[in-house]
Formats: sequence, C-alpha cells, structure tokens
Amino acid sequence: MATISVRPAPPFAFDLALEYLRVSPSAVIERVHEDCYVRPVRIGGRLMILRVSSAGSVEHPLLDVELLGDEASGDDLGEAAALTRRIFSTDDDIGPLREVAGHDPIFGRLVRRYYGLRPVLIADPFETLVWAILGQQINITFAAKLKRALVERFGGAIEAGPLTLAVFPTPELLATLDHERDLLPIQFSRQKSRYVIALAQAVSAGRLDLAAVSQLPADDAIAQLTQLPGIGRWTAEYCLMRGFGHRDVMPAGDGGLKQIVGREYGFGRLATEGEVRAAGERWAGWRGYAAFYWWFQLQQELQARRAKAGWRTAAQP
DNA sequence: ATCCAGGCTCCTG
DNA sequence: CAGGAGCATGGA
Repeated sequence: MATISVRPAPPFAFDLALEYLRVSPSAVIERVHEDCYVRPVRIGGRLMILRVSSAGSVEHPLLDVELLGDEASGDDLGEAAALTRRIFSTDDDIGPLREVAGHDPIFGRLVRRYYGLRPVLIADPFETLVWAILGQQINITFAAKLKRALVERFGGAIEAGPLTLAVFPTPELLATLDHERDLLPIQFSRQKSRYVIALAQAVSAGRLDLAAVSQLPADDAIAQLTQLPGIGRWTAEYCLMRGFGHRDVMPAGDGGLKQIVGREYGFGRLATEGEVRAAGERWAGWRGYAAFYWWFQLQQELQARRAKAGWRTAAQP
C-alpha cells in the first residue's frame, strides 16, 4: 500500500464533505467507510482504489491519500494526490467567502454553518455528465436508482478489503448499448437512453474530449457540451460545477435553486431562472459554492423530514 | 389521484 | 427571442 499526503488550504472541513457524501444521492460510486472516502479510480490506465482520510483539523488540515491494489508507482501516487485535490477542492482559498457572507446575511448563515466545506466533485467527467442526464426532471432518488441499475448491469466491481466497490461503466461499453434491449428494461426513458448512448458514442469515438473540455473557460465548455443532444444549459452548468470544479458556475435553472431562492429571498413563490441568476450576483466568484451549499441544506432538510416521518410511523405500528 | 422532481426539444406567436 | 406543450417515469 502506498500513501501520500495532501495539505488543503485552511479552513477545510473534511467531516462536512463526508456528511455531504452520506446524504447525497449523487454518491453512488464513492463510499464513506470508517470516516474514509473510498472509490475506484483509473490511474495510469489501471483500476485502483483511492482512499482518503483526514489526519488534521479544520484549521490545520491534512489528508492521507492511499492507493490500494496493484503496486502503485510514484507517478501513480502523484496522480492520486492531484485527483484528491480536485475532488475535495482543496486548493481554493475560501477566505473571500467571508466577504460574500458579509453582504448577504441569508447566504452568510450557510457559510457559517458549513464553515470550511468545499464542493465535493464527482471524480470522473464522463460519470458526471451521465449522472447529470439521469438527474434531469425526475426526483433525485429515482435518478440514483437508475444510476445504480446502470452500474450494476454494465459496470464492474472491485474488492477493497471488506468492501466491494462498484465501477462505473466505460464510454466504450455504453456506446455499444441498445435502448430497447439494454436501457428501457432498467427503467430509462427513451430520452435518457438516447442521450446517454449518444454521449458515450461521442466520447468513445473521440469527437468529445472531456479532459480537454474540462480545461476550457466556462463559456467555451458550456458551448461545446450543449452541442450534444439532451445536454442543455442546466446539464452543462451542473457538469462544470460538480465534475470540472468551476467554483463560480451554478445551474440557475435548477428546480432546487428556484425553490430555495424563492423561499429564502422573500419571493413567496418559486423564483424564475432569471431571478436565480440575479440573486447569484451576490455570490459572484462563488456561485458554485452557493449552489453546493444550498443543495446540501435542501438535502439535509429532506433527510430530517424523512427521519421524522420514519420515526412517527415506526412509533405507531 | 394528482402533482412534482437537481430538463430538453420542438413548436408557436 | 420568450413562452409553452409534450415527453417519460416513479415517488410522495
């Protein structure tokens, strides 16, 4: 087993990142196990297991990064460290968030509650985009069910000690699927089937280089992604934010953000996309953080309501 | 049953 | 260009 250390810019709240992963339905491939983040990753063309744990505090953060599996080289470890920094957004200097909080007390409450939290990215760009398509216009719990079915049916698995980890299917494999035969039986709609397969074909044929797109300025990346069928502005922005680490990009058309902006900023109704964008001016530079924080709060509210309902029904047999 | 959910495409006016 | 209908599916 090989290990390397990563030193995030403080403040850095690893425990909140794990809490996000625990409540977020988007976490299907990544797992939280004994206060560690664990997920399969491809490094140097080989499948390995990345395990990240915290050896520090919020003000003096330190991450231990391990690669399990085949003997890892020094280069592999360096890549694992770089990936870890990206996944946990460790290099953002979030000091300026305090100023944002200062002139927006409503968002400021969240900045204080989630002190040191950064967006937790989905490690793989292709997986991010597929997940974004699955999440379009259906409830997110069902979207996660679709993702699990896709992974179970067409992905692989890898053993990591006591854990069996699911591996996301490659674009090459998904490119060969047939909607009728393969995806409709696992509850995909015709649209989602078509969009996912078209995306997989574009990537595997080399027409879409996600690694390259992830390095582009936001506007260029969005313009490229929205060329694909089924990928509109929301999906592209979601992908930039959750997969590419653009900290100032948020999907303003998002239903959850319309809800939260409408509720928290006194509209008394669902905000429009334009109103969400206007509200986002307050978070300039940090819109992606804001969206991530608001979603986290919504997800925690939802979980609290479920726990309460579950508790009540459990108490009344 | 009805409405909604971390939208997209295509068609109107 | 803005607005809206249709699509498609399970969960609350």
